[in-house]
Amino acid sequence: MRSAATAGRVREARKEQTRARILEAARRAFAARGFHATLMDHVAQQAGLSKGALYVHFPSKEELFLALLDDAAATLVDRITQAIAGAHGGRAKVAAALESALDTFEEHEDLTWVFLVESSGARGPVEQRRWELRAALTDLVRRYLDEAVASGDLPPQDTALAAAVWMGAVSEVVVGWLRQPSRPLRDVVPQLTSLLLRSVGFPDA
Amino acid sequence: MRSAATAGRVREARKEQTRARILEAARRAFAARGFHATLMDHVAQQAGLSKGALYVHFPSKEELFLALLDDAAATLVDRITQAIAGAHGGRAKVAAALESALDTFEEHEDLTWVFLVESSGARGPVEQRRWELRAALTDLVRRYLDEAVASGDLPPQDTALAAAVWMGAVSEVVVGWLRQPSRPLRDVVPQLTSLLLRSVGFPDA
Amino acid sequence: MRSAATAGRVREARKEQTRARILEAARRAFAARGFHATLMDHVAQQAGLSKGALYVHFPSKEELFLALLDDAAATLVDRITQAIAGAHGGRAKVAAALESALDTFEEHEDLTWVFLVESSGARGPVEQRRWELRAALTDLVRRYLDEAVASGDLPPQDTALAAAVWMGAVSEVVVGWLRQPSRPLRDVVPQLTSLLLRSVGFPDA
Amino acid sequence: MRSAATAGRVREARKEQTRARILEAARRAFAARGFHATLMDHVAQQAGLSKGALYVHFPSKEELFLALLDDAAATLVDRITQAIAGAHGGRAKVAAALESALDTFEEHEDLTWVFLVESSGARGPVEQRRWELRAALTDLVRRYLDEAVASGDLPPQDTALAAAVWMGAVSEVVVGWLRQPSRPLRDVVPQLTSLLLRSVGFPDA
DNA sequence: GATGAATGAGAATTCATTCAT
DNA sequence: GATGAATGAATTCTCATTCAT
Repeated sequence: MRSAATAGRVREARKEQTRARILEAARRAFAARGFHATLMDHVAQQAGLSKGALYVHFPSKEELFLALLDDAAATLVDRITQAIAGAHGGRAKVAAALESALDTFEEHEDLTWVFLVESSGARGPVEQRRWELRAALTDLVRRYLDEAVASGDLPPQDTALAAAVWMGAVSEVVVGWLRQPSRPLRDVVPQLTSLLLRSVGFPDA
Repeated sequence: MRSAATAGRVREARKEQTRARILEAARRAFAARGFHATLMDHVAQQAGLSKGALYVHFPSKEELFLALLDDAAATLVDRITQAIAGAHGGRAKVAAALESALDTFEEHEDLTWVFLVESSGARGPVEQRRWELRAALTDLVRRYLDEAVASGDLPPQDTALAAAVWMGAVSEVVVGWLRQPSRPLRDVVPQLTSLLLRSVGFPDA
Repeated sequence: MRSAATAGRVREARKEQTRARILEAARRAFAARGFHATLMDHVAQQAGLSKGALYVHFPSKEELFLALLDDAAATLVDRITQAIAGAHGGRAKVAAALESALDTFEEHEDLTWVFLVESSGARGPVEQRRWELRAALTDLVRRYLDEAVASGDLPPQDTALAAAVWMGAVSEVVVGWLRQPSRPLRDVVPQLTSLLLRSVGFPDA
Repeated sequence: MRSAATAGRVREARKEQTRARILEAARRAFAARGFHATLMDHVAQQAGLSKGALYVHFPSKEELFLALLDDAAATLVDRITQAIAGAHGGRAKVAAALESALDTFEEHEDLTWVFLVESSGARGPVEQRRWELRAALTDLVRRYLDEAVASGDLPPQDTALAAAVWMGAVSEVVVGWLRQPSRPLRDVVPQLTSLLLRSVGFPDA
């Protein structure tokens, strides 16, 4: 006979599993059809669960989408942070960041679509959160630029503006690729890196 | 006694007026609440017309939004094209283009919101069109960059990529300003211009 | 200078013409798409007039349809009455009636469709009228059967029932032909006549 | 503790019950007001359910009506087929068929109205189906007539035409009774039987 | 009389969410 | 926890009819 505590742990693990399954299904569903066109029915079907089960784990369609968004942002920030940590020197760090970002976008098309493109009407809490997460990412970039300025690798400048430019540039390129995948996204890394580095005044390689 | 032809012309003019009134109302409504949250009721009320009248002039909510989108794009392209024509020299043309774009965005907040932010679910024909219009604008930029490359003002490069970078950068900055208007958008023009020019290899002023 | 009376007569004639034009257009439109699926717009277009003009001549869509129905019934009754008047002898009269009815249906497919098939929801005033007209036609048949009984050509019987049977039989055959025109309707006249005559006890030819 | 399978079966049974309840409500509603004048609201109210529930069981108003139509036709065909099987001899079979048909019509006024009278605009899929079902019933009659001809009980003739005549005749009589119920429908059976038998050349009883 | 833009009361259908089992 | 039938408020689009010109 298992102890109550063990049973509780088992139950919790199973719950977590179901939650992950739903999230996974939601990712596919939302990426495939967009927020509005995706019905809770679609997510449920994709997850192999009933609609009711969705509501056991998430209080609403919106919250489900929000959780997805947070996931996407966290994944992205993790990857980029690690990439930067692994690189040495200002220029290398920037290049690593870009490369890891584009790699992540390329590997996780679904999340990318959700994070960069999908919308639920540009005014609701969902779009608000999406913008905040995007702003957080932009701020991450800004901090590295600030460091580079502090270390003298970069001339003093409006790093917030520069970070926004970088964010917008990357987003545009990625979305363009999502809409019309031609060559692998990786292949534009060198040129995009050059462009962005030049934009902030890094002397060319 | 007015002739039948005159009466016809008068009626036609009035019809055109109503159409414009609806478009105007739609602009406000969509900008305020987004595509999905905006009801035809809202547009009708905003226009001071009945819902039915909307359908006399536009076959569907979607077509109405599309008309709005086309309007926004046409306005923008016109303005930018004129600005560029009025400037002399590669660098000046670029600066003029940017300035006129940002000016237009600043003056027509509603249209800007509709054009750059608003979405109707990223998969439908609306988003498709929005992306096409955006691509057309990007292409306009690319052509000027090509000219600059041809004239030797700019080193040879992937101008399509550069144009996408510019488009994304401007969009990001404008959207950030829309979400949190701080200083006038115009004020960032010089720095944004520098950044973008540097990105393509224009020697700094 | 024309007298007022003349002018009045001219105007009246023109009005009558327009009314006929509308009726003609309505006949085609209703026969083609049915009562509900036919829009006043369709009738107007078919008539080459504006929707408003329709309402000058008919107070409502329903009244327009009713007028059509009355037309169809009147045409039919006229034709049949004349045909009967031109034939001599009980059996010949019946045969002439049937033949003229089927001829009329065949020649005026539109009116036939409107009269025998088209419906506007089986409960409204339109269906009521359609049934009354049909009942009137049935009654016409009954009167001739009564005559035949009175003259001893036919055994005494429930002529109202017999008339209903005839009406239903003819209607069914005609509608079947309308839905799937194969051989000319005329060709079934001899056999149908035999069947119906036999049904009331006429000795076969 | 009920097993999941048992619970499933229970739920399924309940679902079937609801479906039947809706069909029943629809029968009344459509018979009372006709297809177009009947709103889904009416059916829902009649069924004591929400409008949404209707759409859980039937995809559209049209499909609901179609299901009703199929029901009516199946009931009718069953009844007639059984009645014929239970009778012996050509004449008796015909009489039994007619009697059972009229009985069924009399007992199920609602379905009869729906099957013989109600229309949804004579052009749509609904009318198409109604005509097909009617044609199937006519064909059933034709087959028995063919048998009678084959067995020598009836002279050779166009049995398809005769079947149509019978169908139309019965329909007309029934509809007349529906519109103005006087004496019980059963009472006309003997005379109607005589008429129809005579029409195909059966010697009178 | 004719026109056709405008009206407005519908009507069908949708879908996130709930809850009895 | 899971199920899925039921809910019901929401929403787009329709179309007979009106009326200022």
